[in-house]
Amino acid sequence: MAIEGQRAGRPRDDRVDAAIVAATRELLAEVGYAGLTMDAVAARAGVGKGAIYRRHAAKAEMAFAATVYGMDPRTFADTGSLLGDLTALAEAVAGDLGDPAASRAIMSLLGEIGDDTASVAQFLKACVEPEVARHLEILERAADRGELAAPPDAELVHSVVGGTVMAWLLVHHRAPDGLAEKLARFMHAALTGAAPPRESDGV
Amino acid sequence: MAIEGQRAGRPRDDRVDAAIVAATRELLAEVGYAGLTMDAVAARAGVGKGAIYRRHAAKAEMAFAATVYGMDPRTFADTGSLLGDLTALAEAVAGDLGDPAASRAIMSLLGEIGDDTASVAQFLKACVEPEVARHLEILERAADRGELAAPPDAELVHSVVGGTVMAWLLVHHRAPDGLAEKLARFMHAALTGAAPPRESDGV
DNA sequence: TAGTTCCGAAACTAGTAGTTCCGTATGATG
DNA sequence: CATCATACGGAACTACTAGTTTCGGAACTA
Repeated sequence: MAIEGQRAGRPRDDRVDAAIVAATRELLAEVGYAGLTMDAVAARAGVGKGAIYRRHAAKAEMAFAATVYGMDPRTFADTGSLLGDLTALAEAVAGDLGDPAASRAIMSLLGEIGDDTASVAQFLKACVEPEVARHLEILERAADRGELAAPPDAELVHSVVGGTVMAWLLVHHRAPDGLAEKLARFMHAALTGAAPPRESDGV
Repeated sequence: MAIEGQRAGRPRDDRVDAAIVAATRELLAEVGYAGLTMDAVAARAGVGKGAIYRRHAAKAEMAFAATVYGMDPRTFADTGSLLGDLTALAEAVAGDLGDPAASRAIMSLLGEIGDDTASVAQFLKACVEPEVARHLEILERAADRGELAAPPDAELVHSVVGGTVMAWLLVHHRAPDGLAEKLARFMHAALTGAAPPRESDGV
């Protein structure tokens, strides 16, 4: 058995992993999820299909992994104000989802993963939980500052931020420019019950 | 050519349209979009595949049409307050999307329709525009009452409501119960810059 | 050296979207 | 009534794709 995590035989080539992820991302951007084929990914990556299926059980999981890959759970610097933190958060989310290919892939996957418990659990663990934790940090910082009366439901806040960005981009097909600030001001008003400073006009 | 809209030859049977829609909805609920097959729809509906393709150019369009079918643009009674109107609105949206099959189908379709201009235009015209109009009515009523200072961006409000419900159900897999009230109170605070009446705790 | 796992490549299976044709049914037109 | 155009269910058919298996060979461990 050798050392933990070190199996006998030839070890996997990290470059193969990277090539698969890169090819999947490129093709998702070019042809979308429905147009994505395993043969095309293998050809673009210069690997055999066996190498792909050794790593990913199915097309959806591969696309999911390629999309999620590298979405590291950044921590946000304390900007000193709730509005500043919210703006940074909204900009990060809009940046992640601003690429139409990424948001389209996530939509397709959310629709198709369905009740497959393993995938859902993986998705929640890998993506959602760290994000909610980030939201919670920001909210708790604001509560410590006295900007918030009571700690709100972090999952609701997360749903509002992510869902709004998704709908803005994919339902209304509006440009992401300016969305982060609008959304941050909206969130700030909702959370503090007070209009944010600067700009007297509406949302 | 005869009368406008009336072609020569045997006219289409409305019952076939209805059977296709019904079969598609049932199967979407049972097996999801990815598991949906044209042969199964044809068999369940008791029609030939030709009859389906005479009406719908592709599987995605068929599923889309079946999902959207019958989503009439209700008008909401004036409850007398912004919070009441928002609650009614959120309950309606949560009700529409509360069926996991419906929301999953919409997610898949949004992901796959992509840049197909015809489908996007149809979707915007049939679903999104009437909904945004409803939102605008509610917001204008509130402005007339003096509850709102300036009319906010109706498309942003629409994105927040629909996107939040979607994320709540499909990302977090939380039950729709209680979501409408939470969301309405959140929206109310964001729009008016004041905490809604009743219940002193946070969002 | 022996055993295990990896690699690219190719052949293969199984299943689905979408098309085409058949014989028949149905309604409009003359 | 006769004709024409289209719709109908059904079945056969094409083209394509997900996923599996197999191959000779390479890389690593023990």
